[in-house]
Amino acid sequence: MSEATVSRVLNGVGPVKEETRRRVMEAAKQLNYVPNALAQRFARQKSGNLGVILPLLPKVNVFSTYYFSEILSGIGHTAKHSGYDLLMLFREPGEPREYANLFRTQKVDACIILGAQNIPTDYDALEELQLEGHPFCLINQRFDGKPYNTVDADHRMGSFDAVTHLMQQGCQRIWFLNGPPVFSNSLDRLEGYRQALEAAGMTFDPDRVLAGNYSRKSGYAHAEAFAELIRTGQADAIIAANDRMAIGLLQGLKEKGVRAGADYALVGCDDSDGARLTDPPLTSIAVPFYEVGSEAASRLLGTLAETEPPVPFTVKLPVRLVARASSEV
Amino acid sequence: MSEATVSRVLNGVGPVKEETRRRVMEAAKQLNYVPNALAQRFARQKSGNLGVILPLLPKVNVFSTYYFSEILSGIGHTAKHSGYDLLMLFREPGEPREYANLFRTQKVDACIILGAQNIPTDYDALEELQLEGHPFCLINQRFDGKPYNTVDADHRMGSFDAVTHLMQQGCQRIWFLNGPPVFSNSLDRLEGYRQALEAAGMTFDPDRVLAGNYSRKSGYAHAEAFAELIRTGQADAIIAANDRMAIGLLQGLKEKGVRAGADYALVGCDDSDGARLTDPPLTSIAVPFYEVGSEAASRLLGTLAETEPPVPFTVKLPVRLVARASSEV
DNA sequence: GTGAAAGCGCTAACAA
DNA sequence: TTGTTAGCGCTTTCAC
Repeated sequence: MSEATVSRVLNGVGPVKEETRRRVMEAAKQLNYVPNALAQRFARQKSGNLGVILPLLPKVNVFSTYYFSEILSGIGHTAKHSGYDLLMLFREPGEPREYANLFRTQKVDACIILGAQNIPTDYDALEELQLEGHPFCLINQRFDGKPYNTVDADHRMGSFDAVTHLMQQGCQRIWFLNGPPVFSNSLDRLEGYRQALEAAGMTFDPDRVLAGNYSRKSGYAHAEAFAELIRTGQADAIIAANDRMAIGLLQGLKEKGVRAGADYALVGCDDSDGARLTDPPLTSIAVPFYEVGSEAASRLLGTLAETEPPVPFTVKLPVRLVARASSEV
Repeated sequence: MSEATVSRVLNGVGPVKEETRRRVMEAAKQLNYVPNALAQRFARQKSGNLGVILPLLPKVNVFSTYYFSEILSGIGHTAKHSGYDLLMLFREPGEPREYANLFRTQKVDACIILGAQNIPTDYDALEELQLEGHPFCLINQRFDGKPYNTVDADHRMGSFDAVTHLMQQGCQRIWFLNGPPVFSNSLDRLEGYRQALEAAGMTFDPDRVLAGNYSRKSGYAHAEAFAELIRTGQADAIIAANDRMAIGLLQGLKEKGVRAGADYALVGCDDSDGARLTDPPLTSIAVPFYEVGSEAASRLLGTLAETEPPVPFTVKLPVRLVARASSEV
């Protein structure tokens, strides 16, 4: 029995007589044989790896652990059932982004990029990937006018719903605490806020937009000034672009005796674990992170299976407002 | 210039004339050449991968996201600086644990195992690895009498400190809410609790040990009964074997008007993000998860570099009590 | 339906 | 110090 036949049987390709097939399988079992993946991949010129590029989270920063593990689980589950292994590629702060090399060295067949920002370093690296025709997909970040594969949630709609919800609760002066504009999430969320106000016949006031950096601390830092705005009747509600800032703000205001769900209404974004832990519990926009991850993986790996040149995809998954006590009046 | 010389230069091995070296490097830069990692690894018969085996967390269960991402970051950072890539291997519930095949197929050179339990399926898989001499390391789980490489935190000491702290606060009737005994963490924490009581001349009462499963829900489920114990003076403090159970219990008791840090003292374990979010904030035992991960990776990869047969290691990192309002009386 | 043989791009032993 | 060459274990064309 030849090497080639064994290969055919084990890979289920080509014509094989049933009898032969049986004998090979039996022998394999007998000998406890498993094919050497390294050799296999080398011969096929396919790494069998899906790369996941993400910032190293030293003691948790911009990225919340919730966001991170949900997305990763979604990717992992899908990759596994598509026969791909997951290669984690941590990118550290000052480091050059040699994403294209991952493909040139054949470490990955495709990759998913988390935490990309709209800055030249990131943009250039993506542009290089695109030019060389490497399959990749962004999660939670889009680049205007660029046809990069992207899977995102509908953050614009999330903010829109948050404003609508607050107005239904009777709020009139709704503020917005945003994250940095290098993340398209921030822009989308702000846009939804603006649209909802205008749809309700109110005017969008840029002075009511505060700047944070998605950390709890940056939310906390706005507490003092915002307390004053509430006391003087200039604000009765605020939407924070993520839960961490919302929670920081909530805690800071509480220390000043200003209570969410009573003295003002508060809405966060992400519906992370933490939203259920605060007092009062935090109203938030639930984002299907697990699905974002699995959708990105399945779409991307899908393109690898096709023969025709793949068409770029842009997926936007729906979000959902989860009302809790922090947004009551 | 021959293939071999180029290989020598690029890998920095063997004698090479400086002039040659320079010319090769220059040409490589010129041609934008990067070595094919797949071929390299195949020729070397080394995958260059550190495997991380962990349970798939479908919507977050036993594993907290905090625990997960801290450990993973620690592993990732170290692996990266040792020149290894991280291969994530998600294990799904019913699935057979064919860990040894990862080595036979040469997908990994070594692996770190998270979330192992003291049950036959897990034990058998580890025993197989050990017999075949594959390098692996357990995180946060030990098997009595087995010389498996392990990196853990000193959970026994953590509970010991928690009890001591509560007694200093004047607590007399301290209960313990434990996790399942299939995790050595649970046993260690219970042991520390027992030892601290006895060291203080008090008797260990097994009836004061409640059973949970590390979920918030399981903490919440004990609230009703525990409220009664507090009211009747049978309990004035409780230690939960992780923060999630502590938080569930805290929330359940709060709904019944029984306040942590006032009506009873509460201590959790892990010092996760959530400990800072509850009201009152949760006193907890901080575990250096990031360091646990990086220590595991560096020890394990260290053994690969040695020539002599490696000596098994067992590392126990210190924990630290972080006092917050929940443990006041 | 099966076998023979070339080759995937490197490394490493050996020769020069 | 450098070149030659034989693999590494599989897949895949091409004969038969």
